[in-house]
Amino acid sequence: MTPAVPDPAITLTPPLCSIFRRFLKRQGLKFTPERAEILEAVLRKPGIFEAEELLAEMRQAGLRASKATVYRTLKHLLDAGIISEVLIDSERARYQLTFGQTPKGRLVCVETDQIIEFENPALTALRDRICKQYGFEPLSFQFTIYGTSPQGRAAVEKASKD
Amino acid sequence: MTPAVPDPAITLTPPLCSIFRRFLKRQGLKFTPERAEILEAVLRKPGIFEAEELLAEMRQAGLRASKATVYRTLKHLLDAGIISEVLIDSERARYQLTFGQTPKGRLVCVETDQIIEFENPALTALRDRICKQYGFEPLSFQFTIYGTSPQGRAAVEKASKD
DNA sequence: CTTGCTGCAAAAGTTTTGCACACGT
DNA sequence: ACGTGTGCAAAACTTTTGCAGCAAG
Repeated sequence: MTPAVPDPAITLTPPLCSIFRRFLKRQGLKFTPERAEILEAVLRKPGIFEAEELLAEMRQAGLRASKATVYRTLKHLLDAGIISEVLIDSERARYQLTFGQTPKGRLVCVETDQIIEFENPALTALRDRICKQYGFEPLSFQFTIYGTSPQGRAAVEKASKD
Repeated sequence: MTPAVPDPAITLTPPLCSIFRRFLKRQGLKFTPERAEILEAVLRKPGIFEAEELLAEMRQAGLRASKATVYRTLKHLLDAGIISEVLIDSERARYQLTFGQTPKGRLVCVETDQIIEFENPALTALRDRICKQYGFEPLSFQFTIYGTSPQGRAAVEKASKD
């Protein structure tokens, strides 16, 4: 049977919408329909996304927020700590919903462009150890390994048989 | 007295100029005066640098390589494994001489923009452990912690006394 | 002579900005 | 009315590309 006790992880973390509202109020900014739409669009994205991609999907969904508003709102969401930049290469900006998530490391296959995300306690432990050593107060981190996946190596091998 | 035996680390690692020459030849490309100039300019940079910055310094030194050639050559140096991209944010591309260097992690102070680089054996150990777990063959990695340094926190505190 | 290289200027792509008008309090 | 937000188009920036002439094997 379903327990009547709500999941504490849900009750203790107010929905992101409230988080964003509160952040905006604190900054003297307004929670407008456009900003709500953009946050919803972000919440619908499962993983890593780009600004233009988000905009395109919103357009397809019939949402009317302009490009400028999307870019401006992504900055606010970043400031609010709801999303984070994902630095894979310097081609363009990428983002990801990270509020309340366990920080993740990434493996990027340079052959297939596949991105694997992983959680590993040793990662945050190492971060904390290094921060302590330098008197740093950590806010976020990026750990990305570039290399070849088994599939990537297989693809290369196959291609070299030409 | 000075031993007659040369340092193996030096004899075994040919100068970067030869490395680059060899790389170019292997690719059917030429080692031109422009490419040599650009490599020299890179070798003169102690740390992290940007393409336009490199170009500006070359111009000041009276070197005539064009913007297009600088950008094109940076790509070759990247392919040759002589320099690496440094991903700090998505504002622009940054590079760093990394050939033969121990891989480094970075601490970025979000208040002062100071960048501290550190070496830590646990970092590569963790990388190897994770790669093994996923069957990845590692080529490079980025480990960057964002937070506040003691100086950054002091600066914030001082600024809030207004 | 064929292949690659350079410089220039133009193009492309992403992100930001100026401005006029609109909205909520 | 005031301060903030929005859309649009233009601007700003970084990076790439097309092309004509040049250099080297």
